[in-house]
Amino acid sequence: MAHWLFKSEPTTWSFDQQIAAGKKGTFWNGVRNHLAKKHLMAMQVGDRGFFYHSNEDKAIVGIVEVIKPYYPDHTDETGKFGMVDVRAVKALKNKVTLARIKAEPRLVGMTLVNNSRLSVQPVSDEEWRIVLELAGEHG
DNA sequence: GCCAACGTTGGC
DNA sequence: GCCAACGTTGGC
Repeated sequence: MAHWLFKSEPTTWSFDQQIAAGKKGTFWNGVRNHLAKKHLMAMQVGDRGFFYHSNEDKAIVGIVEVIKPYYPDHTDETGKFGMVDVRAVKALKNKVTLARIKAEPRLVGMTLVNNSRLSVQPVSDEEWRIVLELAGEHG
């Protein structure tokens, strides 16, 4: 099963709002980047991803699960981009800040560190495990 | 608020 | 098809 990282500005869409959306989840729209689109298209129902707050928080705060695979984004007039549906799984015990990730030698290869502007990123199994460990989770 | 990184656009 | 100009994102 693949792992991902979803980036959101908490002022636009926060993990608290994601939790409030409940088990039904919500669509993850607004992606207008071809590489991010490629990642969205590769997602399968059941895949899990980190929920990252950019700008204000700069930290991974929770885990979400893909509950509906790629379908067209009705808010995109060009018709080129799509989205998936995700639901909140849980908040991390301890959020993992960007500073902490950058300070972790085993995570220097993370896309978050190297291409912070990409809004949907793949996360390797090892990176997933290490971040969970930093979050005080058992995985 | 600044600026680097990146993607997109448009003139040639 | 190249590349300069511009807009956006996001860390600092």
